[in-house]
Amino acid sequence: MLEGQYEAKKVEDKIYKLWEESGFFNPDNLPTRHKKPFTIIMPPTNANGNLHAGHALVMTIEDIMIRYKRMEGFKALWLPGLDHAGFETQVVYEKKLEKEGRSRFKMEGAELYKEIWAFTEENKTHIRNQVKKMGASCDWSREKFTLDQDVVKTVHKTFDKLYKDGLVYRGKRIINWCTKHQTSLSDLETSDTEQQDKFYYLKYGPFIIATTRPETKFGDKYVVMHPNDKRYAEYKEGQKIDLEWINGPITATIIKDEAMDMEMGTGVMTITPWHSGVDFEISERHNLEKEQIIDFYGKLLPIAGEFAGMKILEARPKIIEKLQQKGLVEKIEENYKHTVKTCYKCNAIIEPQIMNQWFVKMDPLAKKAAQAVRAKKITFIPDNYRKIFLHWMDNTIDWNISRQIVWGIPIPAKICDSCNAGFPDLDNKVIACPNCKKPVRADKDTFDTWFSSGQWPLVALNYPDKKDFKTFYPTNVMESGADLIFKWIPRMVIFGLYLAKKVPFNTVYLHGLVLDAKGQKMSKSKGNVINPLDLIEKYGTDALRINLVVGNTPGTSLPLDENKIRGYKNFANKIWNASKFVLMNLNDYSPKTKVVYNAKQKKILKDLQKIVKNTTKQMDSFKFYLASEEIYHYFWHAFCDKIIEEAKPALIEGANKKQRQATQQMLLEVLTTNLKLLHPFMPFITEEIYQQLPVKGKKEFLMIESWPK
RNA sequence: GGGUGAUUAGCUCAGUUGGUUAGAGCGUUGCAUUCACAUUGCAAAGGUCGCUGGUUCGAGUCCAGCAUUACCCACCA
Repeated sequence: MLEGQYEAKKVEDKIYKLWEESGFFNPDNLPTRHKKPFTIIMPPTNANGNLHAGHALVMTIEDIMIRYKRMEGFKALWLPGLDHAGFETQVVYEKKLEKEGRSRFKMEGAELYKEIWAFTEENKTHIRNQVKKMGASCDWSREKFTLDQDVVKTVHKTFDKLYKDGLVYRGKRIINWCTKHQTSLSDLETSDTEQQDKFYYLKYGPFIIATTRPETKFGDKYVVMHPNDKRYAEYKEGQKIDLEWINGPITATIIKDEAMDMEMGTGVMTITPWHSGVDFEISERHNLEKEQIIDFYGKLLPIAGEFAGMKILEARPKIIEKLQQKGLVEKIEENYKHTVKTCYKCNAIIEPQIMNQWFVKMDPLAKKAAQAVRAKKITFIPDNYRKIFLHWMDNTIDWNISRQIVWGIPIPAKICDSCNAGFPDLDNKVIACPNCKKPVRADKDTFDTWFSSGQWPLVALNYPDKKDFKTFYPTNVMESGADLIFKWIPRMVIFGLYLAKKVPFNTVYLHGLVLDAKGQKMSKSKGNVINPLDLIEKYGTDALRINLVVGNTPGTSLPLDENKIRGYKNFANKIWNASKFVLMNLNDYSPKTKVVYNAKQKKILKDLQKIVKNTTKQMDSFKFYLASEEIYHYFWHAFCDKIIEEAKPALIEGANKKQRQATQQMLLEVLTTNLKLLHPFMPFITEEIYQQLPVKGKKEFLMIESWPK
């Protein structure tokens, strides 16, 4: 019997354990009616911390889809996983080391790797428990980690295949270098920060050039202007000009390039190809010499003469002082506003550097991804993300996949320092460079984490092994945060098409951010982070889950309001009490009794059919926000407020027996159907109640009941 | 500079192909209560649907422009 108020804590862990023991999370164990596969691969959770509110939303939405499809009779697989999350995790661990007064730069790579491995193992245990707390009905027997041996093996093979197909190359290109973390970063791993600096106008021979970074100017021997700039028409491409510069006389060469903006500054600039993206491109176009001025720790190299060895910011005023003494400073503009690229993790200013790195040639791969999307092989929810995807795929730049960190999948390659060649060597056999015959060394770098997570749907299903892959690939839905529309989603499409020749999923469902009650982004620095486990503790998982769904349209961010969650806790209690009432009146009920419904009862059941039909339609079109709201409303304001209230007279002592039986049957029918409809959203309470109902043809679990028709 | 959204009740948001008096949750106010539930019930207040114009018999919904706002991308000598 149900008693008192609903107490989530007494129910949730117990029910989850029962489900887990049933084995039904594993589609192979589902009853025979479950034939057609339905698959969601869980986005791999970063194994470097705890679940946050965003994860709670992921778990809720995906579990709703899976439970719904499972009840509909699909062979439902929801495959959980964890990501080593390369740089992200290493940064988290480095912060931990810093707190302990240690540094990764004083550690052996292997030692650091071992420590981070232990760290992620510990996190994995916590994360699993937290995912279970959310009620996630995922198949733990298939859990994957992006550093599992078979994953590493597949990722290595992909690298090799890309190389052989000419889609991976080792290039000496300009990259984003973080001087703190000592690694290169992709463009997506940098952010823009606005800051105010002094803007120096310097006399460069007959020209005035403006710069915020005089410390890069030591090697500047090319002066660039627009070919159509009339002010400088007298100067010809390739013309040499002798002039006095920071550390003595130099010879500058005139370059004309259309990348110049005539409106900006004086319309003339000198270039530093080693430390600026734009300058690098100009120098590539004109085949100019490039020289490194700043080392990887942000210190000036010997080319800086007396300033060599100084840190940039220390050297800057001293350089200006010297230039002033030489009369080469025209003017200094204070408080010049501009933006600089910074490391998205430590906010250190990115120092562009030219380095030998591995790159993926994106254009041919992206074209195929765009083609598949244009051919409607993938549906985006909400639809406008399709445009964003295509825009991204139509404007790609080559992807730097090497990182100078230990935490990640090692790049299985050999490097020749003599001729700068690099080539895959999966079996670790090559000892001499095939180009110049000189000895080679093993590449110490690791892959960008997106290189492996980009292959996630494949490796999660043990590709190229056929068993699961054949049954569950392509998967049905990829559900993910909207911010991953260009970081992750395209890479999965690209690798899916490249390796398996099929898109990895047919639908992409994107959810927005979970914000605090005031609509602010949650962040540790603001101190407004809400821990989902605290909410579960206070209100129960079911209340949290339905709160995350009702009224939350895909792609839109959602403020997390505790008042609202409290409302859904009340709803859980309402479900509990209504069920308690129905059960209280079923003591003389038998499912075998034949009953005849009166007109009113027939109408109630007919109305219920409408609700079922509508809800199903909304579930099928991924409108969980509407489906949940409709059931909520029906349960509370139709079932409780009207149907139960109006049924009371027929249940009291001394009422007509036939009428009582028909009323019992009707109430039970409506209640059971409601529990089924509610189950994907509020799995715990509905399962607990279902277990106690005298339902005709009852299944072992509500979880595997049939979705009402 | 480019892109994508948003703008509807005090707050957070729905409103499906244009069709009577525009909805929900939370909040607010009043009343009720030995009844499954006070974690309740009943009732109420509250919106010229950002602005301007257009299409239409009819516009919150479609089109154009504007304003405000959020996020994303690029550039910044």
